[in-house]
Amino acid sequence: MTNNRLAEFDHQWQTITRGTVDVLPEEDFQQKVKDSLAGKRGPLRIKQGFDPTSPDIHLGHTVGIRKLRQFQELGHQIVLIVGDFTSMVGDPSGQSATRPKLSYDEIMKNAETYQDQFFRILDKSKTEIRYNGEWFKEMSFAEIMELATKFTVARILERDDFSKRFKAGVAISIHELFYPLMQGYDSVAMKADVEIGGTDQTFNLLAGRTIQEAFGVEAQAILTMPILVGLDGVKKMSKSLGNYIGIEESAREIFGKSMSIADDKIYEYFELATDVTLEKLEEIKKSLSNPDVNPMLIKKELGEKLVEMYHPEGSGKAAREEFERVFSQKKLPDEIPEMTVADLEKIEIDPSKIFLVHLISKAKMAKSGSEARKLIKAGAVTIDDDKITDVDHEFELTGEMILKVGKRRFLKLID
RNA sequence: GGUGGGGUUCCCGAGCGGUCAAAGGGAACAGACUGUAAAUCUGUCGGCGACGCCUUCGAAGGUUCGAAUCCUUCCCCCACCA
Repeated sequence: MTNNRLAEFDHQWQTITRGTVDVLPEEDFQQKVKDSLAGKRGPLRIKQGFDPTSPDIHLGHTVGIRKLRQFQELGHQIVLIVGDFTSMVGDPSGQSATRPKLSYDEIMKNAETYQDQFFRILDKSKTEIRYNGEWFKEMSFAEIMELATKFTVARILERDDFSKRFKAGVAISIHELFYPLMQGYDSVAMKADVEIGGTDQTFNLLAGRTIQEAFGVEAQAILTMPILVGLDGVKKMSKSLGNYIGIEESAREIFGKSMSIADDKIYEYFELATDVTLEKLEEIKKSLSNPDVNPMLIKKELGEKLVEMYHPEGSGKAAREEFERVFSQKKLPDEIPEMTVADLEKIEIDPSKIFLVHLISKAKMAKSGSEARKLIKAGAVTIDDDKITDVDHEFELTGEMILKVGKRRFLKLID
């Protein structure tokens, strides 16, 4: 190897391994990179699969996607597998129970929104997207059985979540056991050189190696990324737990949600969800351990960074100012949803005699009338800064009125 | 296939003929305090223009003045046996 190429290898390897948990098997992986650099093989095919079980990509997903982006910048080929077929199985990873199955239509709808969101981070022209239904739909039963011979029950039961469920006597359906096999087969079909995933995917990724070898394909190297904890600071970030920040969310939402991150998770978010430099990370670590620095300030910085990753430059600062105005100074936000007399009539509310409970529920500021009543009783509702606690409250719309429900739901009524 | 246990509101889990919209905990949501952090305290936690009414306790029937609670059938889960 020439010095030049050696330097290039070091650079690549450093980039590849930054922020990862496991890189396995390391020597194999390094060899692949070296061979690729030496022109003995093409760019590496880096695979990651996504099951479109919800329409939004959140920061948890971006940990892997941003790693893919780095590979892309190093000149490698990204292969995204949209698990239209595997979604129907539902990966039981980390789940204590069988997942509910989604309909094919729902999955395909989600898959579409996924694509757009991927390309907010990845370079579209250098990305191959494949749906795994492409090969699974065509499989005969004989082929499925053939696939099933490549793995044993004992090995499947090594997987932590399966063995726990098994011991605890929680149902495991046969089809769930197939999930690792299917994911592995994706790697066969795609001839993946590397597959990346969260640490909860380690088993599946390794299974991929076994399956590939069984089908006479070179085994992939695997690379795992840390799991980003959700806003609750405890569980994995996920849509179904509602503890996520979606990348399509408004600047205001992203900033606001960032502010609710637990203090001891601030560093983690900087490390896993932003692109700040290593030096900056060190600085943050120091500030966080300095008792004289209010962690809130660092969190605000995090919020700005996160907003700017998915919104135009300057929007982070704007979101911060807006936040400070609304929550610290309790002033009104910049933009408040508005309703005119015509809008009110549309939702069957008479502007001359507005029944507050109906307004709140019909304007979707609460799930139901009962919910609206509860909020009123709890003292969460104000009209023009006057707290209303009478559940029978009625009023007439005159001029402009500001209705506030809880801390963050505002509505401007216009006569 | 047999025997026994079980399926309760978002989750866990009590209830085992009326006082049950269903104990307790968790989650969540609001209020106070704050930094939309944590901790703490308080309240709410099926729906309805509501001191009443309607719909819920795996599903469908039945017994009863009255059922989450009893009976029948069915579906599902678990344990042991085969």
